Amino acid sequence: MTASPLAEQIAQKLRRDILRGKLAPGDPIKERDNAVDLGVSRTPLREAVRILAKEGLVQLRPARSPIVADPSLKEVRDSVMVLKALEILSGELACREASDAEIAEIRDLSERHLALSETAEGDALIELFEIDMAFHTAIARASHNPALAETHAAYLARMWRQRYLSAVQRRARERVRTQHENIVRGLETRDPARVGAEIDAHLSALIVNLTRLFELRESGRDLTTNEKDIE
Amino acid sequence: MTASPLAEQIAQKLRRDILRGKLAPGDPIKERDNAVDLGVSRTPLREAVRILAKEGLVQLRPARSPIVADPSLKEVRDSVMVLKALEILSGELACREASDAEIAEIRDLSERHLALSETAEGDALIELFEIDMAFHTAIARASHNPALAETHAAYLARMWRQRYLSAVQRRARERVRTQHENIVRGLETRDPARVGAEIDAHLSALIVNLTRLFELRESGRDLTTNEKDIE
DNA sequence: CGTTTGAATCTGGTATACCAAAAAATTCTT
DNA sequence: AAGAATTTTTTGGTATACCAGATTCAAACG
Repeated sequence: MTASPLAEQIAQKLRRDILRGKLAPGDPIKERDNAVDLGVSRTPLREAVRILAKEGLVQLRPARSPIVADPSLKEVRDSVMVLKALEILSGELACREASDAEIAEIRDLSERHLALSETAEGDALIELFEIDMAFHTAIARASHNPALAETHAAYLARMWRQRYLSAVQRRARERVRTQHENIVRGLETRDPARVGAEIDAHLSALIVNLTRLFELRESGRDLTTNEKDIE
Repeated sequence: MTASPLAEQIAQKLRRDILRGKLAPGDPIKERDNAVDLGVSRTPLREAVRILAKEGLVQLRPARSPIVADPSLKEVRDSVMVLKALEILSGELACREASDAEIAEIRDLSERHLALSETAEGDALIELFEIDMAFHTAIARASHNPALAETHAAYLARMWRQRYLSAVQRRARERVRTQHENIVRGLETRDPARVGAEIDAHLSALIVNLTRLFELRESGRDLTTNEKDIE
């Protein structure tokens, strides 16, 4: 018995396809076609789709093919607001609960991010981004509140694509570096108020940046490669 | 096509069974047995179990029957902490975003809860409790942040049983009534700080109460095994 | 030529049968 | 009698077949 890795495996594959843009927002995910494509039956694929739906990456529609989610600006902002609340709580708890080793690990991630941030280009951007995500994930875990860490991870996953588009920008990278550093300092001094404030600033800036990105997309060309449904 | 009500329906039934204690924490949920019991096939039952697993009501174990979750005190407290953060954010946003009609609906729920709270006994307790849950859910929805409302609902569901055991107590019912009233007042005056503080107090009290319940259970006999109804 | 209606087709939902892995029980060995 | 190995049973995972609702496209009618 395999504890159903297949469904999780398929979900992982679809996830990556979505995040890297191979599956564009709005694209349908027909469980029949995809099933034969991947050489598996509908049953596990079906489960995979449900998993992604729970994560918010695909939308289930009654009596229609599920489609890759194409969140509106409002939806993204809504999500970031929740993420902000979760992450502030994480940071505050981490000040109390985290071990020195955990904080050191967070600092390490921050420094690796810093080192890569200045030079990264092309495929290395994905690595840069993954370190960024790992940084935030590490803080959530340092809260020693598994439920919180899990929910936080779910929100992070949900916004992978949007955050990726944002994080890749040169201009944003500069800001992110100093803000991460500030957060780490707050953790090292075990100052919940400061950590909370820094995280607040960090994610508020993210909202601003994402808003700008959306406006860019509206006006100029479509970054997502599929036009077919933008109003 | 029915948009898969069956799985949701089964999930709902199992949820209620768990809440009422008919299915005790630690009980296995064998997909074969339950399927024939309910007269449905394993497929939708399987989906139902996954739904409950996502909600945290049952635990999936590789190569073993899923079992009804039996969260430790720490896990419950962790969850309530997250719930508190989510609900405070909901309340604050609701002050800005909610329509007067929505706030009126929340008041209505509060008053129905109040009316039932004094007399309810036996099966009516479940109704009382459902109104309680509806009250909190309505606040989350009034934030006009669907992602927030959804995550909030998930956490509420996850702690159904614990909250039920707490809410049913006579002593707690008194406190809940006045705290709900305070929250409603804060919403009606559109005072985010007050709403946040009241919700904070409300859920902090819940933590205290749940802690007490756990200690009771530890010392005395075990409430969880199958006496299907509490006083 | 436009509208309407009905049938073909595509969708996901459900039931069932089969398979592999892991526990549990039994038996064989020492 | 105790332990180990094997067989039996129980579990969930997967594939497949069938069903019902929804969409859509085309033909027939106005």
